[in-house]
Amino acid sequence: MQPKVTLRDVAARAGVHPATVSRALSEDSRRQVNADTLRRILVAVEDLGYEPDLTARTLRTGRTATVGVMVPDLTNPLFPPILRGIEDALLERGFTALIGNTDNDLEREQRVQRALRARNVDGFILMTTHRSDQALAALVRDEIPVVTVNRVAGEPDIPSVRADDDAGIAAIVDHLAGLGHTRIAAIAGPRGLSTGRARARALAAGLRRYGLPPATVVQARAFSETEGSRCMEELLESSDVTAVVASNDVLALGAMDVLRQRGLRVPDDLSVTGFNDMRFVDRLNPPLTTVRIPKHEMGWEAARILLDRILGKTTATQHAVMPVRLVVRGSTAPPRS
Amino acid sequence: MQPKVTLRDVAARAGVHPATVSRALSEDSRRQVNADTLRRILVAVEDLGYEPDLTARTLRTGRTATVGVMVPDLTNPLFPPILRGIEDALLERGFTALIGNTDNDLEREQRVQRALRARNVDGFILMTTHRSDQALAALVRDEIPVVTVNRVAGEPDIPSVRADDDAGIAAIVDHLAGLGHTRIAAIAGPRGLSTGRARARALAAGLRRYGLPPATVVQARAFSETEGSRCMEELLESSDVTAVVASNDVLALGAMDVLRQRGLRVPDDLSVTGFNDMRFVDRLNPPLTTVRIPKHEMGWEAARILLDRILGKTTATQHAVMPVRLVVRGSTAPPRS
DNA sequence: TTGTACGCGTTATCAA
DNA sequence: TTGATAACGCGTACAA
Repeated sequence: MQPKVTLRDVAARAGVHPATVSRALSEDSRRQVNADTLRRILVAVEDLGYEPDLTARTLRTGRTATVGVMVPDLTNPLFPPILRGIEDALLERGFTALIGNTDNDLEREQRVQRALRARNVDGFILMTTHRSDQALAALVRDEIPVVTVNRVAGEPDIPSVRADDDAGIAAIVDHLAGLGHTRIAAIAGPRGLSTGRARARALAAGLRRYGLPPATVVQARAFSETEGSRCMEELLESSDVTAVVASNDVLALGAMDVLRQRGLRVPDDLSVTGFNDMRFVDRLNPPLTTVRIPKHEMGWEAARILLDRILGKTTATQHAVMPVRLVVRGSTAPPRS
Repeated sequence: MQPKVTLRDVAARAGVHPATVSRALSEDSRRQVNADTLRRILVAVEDLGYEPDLTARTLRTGRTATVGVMVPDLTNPLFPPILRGIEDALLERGFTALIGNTDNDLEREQRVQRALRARNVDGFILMTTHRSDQALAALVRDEIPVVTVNRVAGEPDIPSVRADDDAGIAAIVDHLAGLGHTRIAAIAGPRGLSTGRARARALAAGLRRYGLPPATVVQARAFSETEGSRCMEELLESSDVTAVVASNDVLALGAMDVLRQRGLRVPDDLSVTGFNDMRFVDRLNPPLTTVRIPKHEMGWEAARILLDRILGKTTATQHAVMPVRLVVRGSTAPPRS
């Protein structure tokens, strides 16, 4: 590794004191420095290819310009677009993301959080909030800025970004009711996760609005394909419905697997809907009717809110509810009479 | 934020000098410290809940226990499983990954690399090596450890991890030839990327082995669906083939889009193959015949090689070629006579 | 407007 | 075996 160019080197070349260089390079204090020396310094910086050492700066300021992002599982296609949104917003302001997967495992979640905190991240974006969350509590206690995405924390005063689940579910109900479905079942998300609960409640409300009987609800233990399959099997045994509303796309995939195995056709025998509009669900067999959530924008918004807090631009607790849109594809159709 | 517990606090409580605490806590120098004082120190650490500050350690040692990972685009399903492999290997040794998306854009790639280097990452894992790569060259020049994944650099002395492209393509040729295909076309990857070239060459070799005519090859400009579509359209105009070998799954998806639009059926009218076995391609319409590469293991292996270098366990340049497996699904069938 | 001096928390070197 | 001291690169009160 080349001997690193430091503030001192720049100072020497520009013929000034290191402190002056430091001032010249900081947005706030730049106006304190003479226009002429400023120019000399910038030239020296350019010549030497100086890059400030963020580690040293951190030690001095306590800021790392780095945020920790905790995500359940990167291989779930829901999350990468959100992460891109986060990264894009951060990069604009010179920040970077440290990403940690938790696998929805408490022990791993703690390990990851410690690893990130030891690196002095300036704040956290959590996509993994369980409803009662020790990891979150620890952050709040230590007054580390936090924003949750797609998971509302139990504590109301934690900033959050989420999709408009109610509107999305309502749109699904409108769609299914409009097609003539009356016996509708649901595969709900895990109890512990707020997304699951919110969507289940919205469904109940929607059905009531149409005067339809309450949905048969089966509870998934995780947002996984195997759980989707298990729930679908349970549904097939216990009830006789014409449409299944899955709490997310992955669950819908699992459900459709089972239907295919049983020789039931979607949407002829049964309509199925998802939620999130993950990449490639438009290419499934059949293409999935689902609700699109603005993933990139959600990540962007979360990062923006977090940055506002970190940079002290606001102390208000912001909650963002992002608009959604029903995307009708081939997995829904009128029920067979 | 609570006043942070430092080495000094521990030293004071244990009644020793900070330097002694430092020694007691470092694996290497622990044996230099008296068993009794060691015990006192560990108790103090426990009582105070001391966690070493990695930033300060970095300033002193130059090590961050953090590696930079540059990936073209996280939303491409090929990459998340590789990242998981990387993260799992890193976490075991207390390392963390800083991930940056480059969008295959040179300017952004430089911005990201600067952001990561300013944070003193100990090494890089690159999934974005173009064949002549300035970004890579800069790292090599500065003697920063680098490992490339899925992209072999021009420089032979850069450690790399890649899938066995030759074996994968050979398996595809065997499969197609076995089905009776003789007129085979290829959608090749971008010229600039080694993956594209290697797979194109392997295909040529495979066809020769069977005494088949060389493939009509159309070159994609990127590994994107739109490029896959464009190439497929070009193929349909210029030649009359019964099978199309796409250089990766995403290109295959784009190709199948076009075929569907034109009313051509896969595999009845045309067989299509992909490469990588991305998540969910088994659920497409039709399910894609492709080559599975061990993504998690590739990430794991890359991190292991990088850590060996960073920790000075070896100076040998390691190249890992990972085994692949043909996965036959519904997108391939015998040609219509 | 610029220079001086100090400290952020840690580790490495040297002396005791 | 332990303590003292300096240094890593930077930012910032304070003095000039």
